[in-house]
Amino acid sequence: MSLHRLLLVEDDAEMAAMLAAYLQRQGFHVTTAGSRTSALTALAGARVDLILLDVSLGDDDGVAVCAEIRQAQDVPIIMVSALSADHQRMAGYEVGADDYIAKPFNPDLLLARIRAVLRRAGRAPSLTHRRRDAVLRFAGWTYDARHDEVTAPGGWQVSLSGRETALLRVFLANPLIPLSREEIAAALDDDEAAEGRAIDVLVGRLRHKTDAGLIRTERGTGYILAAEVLRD
Amino acid sequence: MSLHRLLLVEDDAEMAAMLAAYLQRQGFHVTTAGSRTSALTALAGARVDLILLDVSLGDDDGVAVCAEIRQAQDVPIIMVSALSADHQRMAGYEVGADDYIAKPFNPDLLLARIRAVLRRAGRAPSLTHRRRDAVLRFAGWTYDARHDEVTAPGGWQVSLSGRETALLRVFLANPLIPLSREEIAAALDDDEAAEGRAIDVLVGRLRHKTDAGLIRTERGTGYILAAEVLRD
DNA sequence: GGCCTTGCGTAACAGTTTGTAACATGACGT
DNA sequence: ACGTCATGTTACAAACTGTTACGCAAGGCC
Repeated sequence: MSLHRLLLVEDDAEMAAMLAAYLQRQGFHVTTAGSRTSALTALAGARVDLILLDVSLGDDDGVAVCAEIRQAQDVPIIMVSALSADHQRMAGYEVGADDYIAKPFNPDLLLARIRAVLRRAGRAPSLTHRRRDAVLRFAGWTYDARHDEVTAPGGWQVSLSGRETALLRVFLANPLIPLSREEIAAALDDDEAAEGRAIDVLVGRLRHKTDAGLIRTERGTGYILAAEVLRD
Repeated sequence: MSLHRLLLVEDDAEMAAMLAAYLQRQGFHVTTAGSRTSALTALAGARVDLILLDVSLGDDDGVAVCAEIRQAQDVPIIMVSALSADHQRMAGYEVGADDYIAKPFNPDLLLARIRAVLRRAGRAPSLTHRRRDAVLRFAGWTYDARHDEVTAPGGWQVSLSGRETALLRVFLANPLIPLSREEIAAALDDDEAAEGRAIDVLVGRLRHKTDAGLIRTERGTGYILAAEVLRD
C-alpha cells in the first residue's frame, strides 16, 4: 500500500491548505492544484492515486475538468461540491466521478470516503465476488463469501442477517486495524449509519452471534477485528 | 459470448448422458469425462469455460481432482455431490470450487448456478463495484449503482428496499432476456427464494414502484426487463 | 482513592422489510 | 364458453433495523 498520493484540486487557497494539512496528518501524500491547468500538469508529472476535485473552481467548470481527466487517465475522482443540490450531484456523476461529497463536510467522513474509493479502486476485487479465496478463516471461524455462510469453531453454522453479514465483511476486509464508525458506515455504503448509534447496536448484535471477544472496542476510536484472517 | 463449453466429469454413464443431453438442449457445448485421467486430457485438449465435477467419482476422489485442476488451470468449477452433508460441501469449498450443488438437484437450478458462475467468472466486473458506467439508463429511468439511487423519467427519485434494488440489478444485468425464477434466485444468491412465490411478490412490488410495463411476464417461463440498458 | 465526565453495551420499542398464504384475476387449451 | 393453471394482489406474521433510554465501565482530575 505504502503512501497513497492524493491530488487536491481546489481554488480556495486557504481551504486547500487546511485540507492538505489534515490529509497529510492522516498519512496521505498530498499535492494541491488551484486550477485546471495545474491539475493536468500535476497529473502528467507524477503518479496520483486519487483526485479530490472541487466542482466550483473559479474560472473553470469542475465537471468539465472531471471529464477531461477521465479521458486522459483512469484515476478515481471524488467531487467536492458546495451546492448539494441533487442536480449538481448528478452532473458530477454522469461525468464519471467515483463519489461526491457536499461542502461543508465532516473530515472523518471525507477520510472514510477516500479510503472506500481507494479500496474499491485497488487491485483486489471486492470480497464478495472473488472466485478463489472465497473461504476466510479467522480465530477458528469460517466465512464463506459465496453463500454468506458463517461457521463457528465447533462446526455450528450461525445465521446472520444481511446487515450483520455486511458488517462482518467490513471487518474481514480490514482485520487488525481499527475502524471508526465513519469508516464502517462508508464501507457499508450508508452514510446515515454514522449519525446515530446504529453501528454500535449492530456491532453488539454481531458480537452476540459470534464470539464476544472477536470484535474489540477501541475506546474513543471505534472497533477492531481482533483476529488474523487467513485465505485458503 | 457464443457457445459456452462445459466439461462434465461424472462416472455414472447414464447420468452423464442425461445431463449432457439436457445441457446441450440448453445451448451449451458439452464434453463428458468419466475419470480423472480423461478429464485432465479433455482439459488439455480444448478450451473449457466451466467444469461440472462429481465429487463421488468411482475410484478417484473428486476433491483431489478439483485441487489438481485448480493448480493446472483457472477454470471455474461447480462440484456436484451426492452427499449433501455440510462437511462434504465444505471440503469442496476449501479446495477451490466456485459453487456446489447437491444431488438430486433441480435441472433449472443447476442451469441457474452455471449461468451465475459463468457470469461472475466473466470479464465484466460485477455491476455493483464498477467505477465508470455506474449510471445506467433504461426506458427513461436512471439507476445509479454507487448509491443505489433510482430516478423516474420525470426526475423523481423513488426509494427501493434492499431486496427490490437487488432485483432491479439482476434485471439490469440481463436486459431483454427472459429470466426464470430459478435464475433470478441464483442471481440474488438466495436459492430458497426459488421455492415459494417470493420472487413473484417481489417483482410485483418492484413493478408497483416503477413502471408497470417495465418488467414483462413470460408466461410459463419467468420475467423479462423490457427495455434496453444504456451505460453512460 | 473517590468523583465526574464521557463513551459504550444493551434492552425495549417502533418502523420497515420480507416471505407466506389465500384469494382474485387472467391466459391458454379444449 | 369452460376449466385449469400460472400469475397478480392483498393481508398477515415474522424478521430485521434504527432509535432511544438507561446503566455500567473507563479514564481524567482532584
